[in-house]
Amino acid sequence: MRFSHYFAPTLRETPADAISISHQLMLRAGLIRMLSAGIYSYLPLGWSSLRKTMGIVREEMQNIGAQEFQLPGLNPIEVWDETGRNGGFGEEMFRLTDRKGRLHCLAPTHEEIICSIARGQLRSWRDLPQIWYQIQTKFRDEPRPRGGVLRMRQFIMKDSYSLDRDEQGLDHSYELHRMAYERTFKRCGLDYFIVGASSGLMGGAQSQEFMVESDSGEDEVARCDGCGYAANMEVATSLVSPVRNGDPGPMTEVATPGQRTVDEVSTFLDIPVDRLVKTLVYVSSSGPLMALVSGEDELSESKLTSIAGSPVRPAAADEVLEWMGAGIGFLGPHGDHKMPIYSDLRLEEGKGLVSGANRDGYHVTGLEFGRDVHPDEYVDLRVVKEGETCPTCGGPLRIARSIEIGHIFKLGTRYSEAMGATYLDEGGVEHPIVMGSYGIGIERIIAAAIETRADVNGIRWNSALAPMDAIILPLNISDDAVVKQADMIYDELNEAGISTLIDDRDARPGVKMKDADLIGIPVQVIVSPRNLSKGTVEIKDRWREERSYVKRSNVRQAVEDILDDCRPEV
RNA sequence: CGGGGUGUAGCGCAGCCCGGUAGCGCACCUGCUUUGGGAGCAGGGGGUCGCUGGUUCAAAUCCAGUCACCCCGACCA
Repeated sequence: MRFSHYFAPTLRETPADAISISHQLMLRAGLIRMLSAGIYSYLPLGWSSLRKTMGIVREEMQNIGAQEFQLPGLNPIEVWDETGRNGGFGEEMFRLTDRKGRLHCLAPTHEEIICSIARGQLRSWRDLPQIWYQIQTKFRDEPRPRGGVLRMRQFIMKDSYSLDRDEQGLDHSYELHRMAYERTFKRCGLDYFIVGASSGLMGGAQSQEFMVESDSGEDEVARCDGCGYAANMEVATSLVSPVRNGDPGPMTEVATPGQRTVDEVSTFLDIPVDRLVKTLVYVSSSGPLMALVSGEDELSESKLTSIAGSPVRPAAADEVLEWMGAGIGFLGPHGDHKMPIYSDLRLEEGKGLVSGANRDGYHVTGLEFGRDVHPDEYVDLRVVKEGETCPTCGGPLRIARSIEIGHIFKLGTRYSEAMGATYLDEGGVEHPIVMGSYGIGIERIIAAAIETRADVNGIRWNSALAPMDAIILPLNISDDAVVKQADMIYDELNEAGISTLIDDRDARPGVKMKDADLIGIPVQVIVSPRNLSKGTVEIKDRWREERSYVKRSNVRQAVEDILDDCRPEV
């Protein structure tokens, strides 16, 4: 490609709205332009890298025997009513009405469509297993798109679905995907790690996320550098000691007028926060419940959600008053309550503790678990904190933000049962197909690669994801000898299968070098009067930020060497 | 959905308090010079000041409403 006719609109200044590194650089290097919040156009450079990414994903999916589909993005809503996800997705699903008044949606994912095909076509155990996948644009009306392509309302996803006859089959399909994802992300050059994730409310048995650590990421994970333990904060645990007990004694009511928060009560009574008990009332789909954590801990709503088995919300002030007889800030777990009580594990042997008295303006001291408080269950309910002890090796945990680039999920039979996707076994008995679903965010691979490898001058692509392999910089196009030599190298590289951009613009050297660094193509071939007079061609390795000078006859080899050097190994 | 912020030329911004001519840098067009890290000189084009309404002789500026975008949080198969 000749730069003078190539559409790569670079920006000298950083657009004010872009905060994350990948967003800034994708705009500046001319990879993307925003149409609306969370909706982006991919320009030639951006699309080129996305195509290379999809190519890698596609190869690795084919390697595990997956078959490529292209499913409709426009779905009649009735399919989604069958699994209850028309309501389940709620506001996040784009809905539209056709000319006959029939409701449709733009598919945010494709479990339903897969089932609708499977139930009509897969009848026998002999038809299984199957792995079906596609690379397609998904639509989700995200409440808050952010970070450029990190969270979009329209984005490209590789989604695949495994169809098996039983759990053993699912385990195998899941394992195949885990391996395929590992190879895919290695080939993309990403320093990824795998975390156990919350299976959420999708009825899944097991789920793992593939993450790349980055400050621009949206997920928080707890990581141990010692043993490699990593878990999403939604489910992360640590080895923490039980709460320190206070002096044992009878439960006594004390006046604490106006003292509602842990800090206020702690100061007022001169008792450390770790001897206080937070009593929190939540509402699940089956009614109110009580959650107890130490005063120094934070309740994990995601952990509470999995224990409750449905989404939870904090009870409103008037609900609390009605159920507990006291206002928020003066609640305690002792006494009779008509709701289940879940207590964090740290409180199990607690003695001499402080909580609200269930009477406005009063707290109790001397609270003792097992004597005054009788939780229905002791479970892990707290949010892990930085520096706490790793549950597997005892080292310190670190909390880091990460970009989720992939997610693998054992679904089970939830969708196949709802939609009647069944098969007959050898004995003629009907069973629901056992499913898994697996996703990769294509744009997030690009964003993560940029985030983790950029420098102050711009992007640094590895050769797997680079939009092009090499860029030639004839530094002065009014010099015929420079132009002639640059053109010869251009032809030679292209003939060797090296995709090459030549910056034939009538621009000053600084402009070309700045743009080349910004765009981040791994090899720059610099042809200038200065180099010509020395009989050399200059090669800049953008990947390693190194320069070398080679004889004209060695240019192709030098370019290939650099490309090999920055090609990620599997 | 809660909190915070911003909308003035393609990009980055000033002007707004204190109402009266829309301005700066970069980018863009023409010409000449220049050519190793975003050139210089000269000339030139480009703006419904997010939108609607109100106050006023007069609104980018004051008031009300509304929309869009960004950030934090909630949410996120």
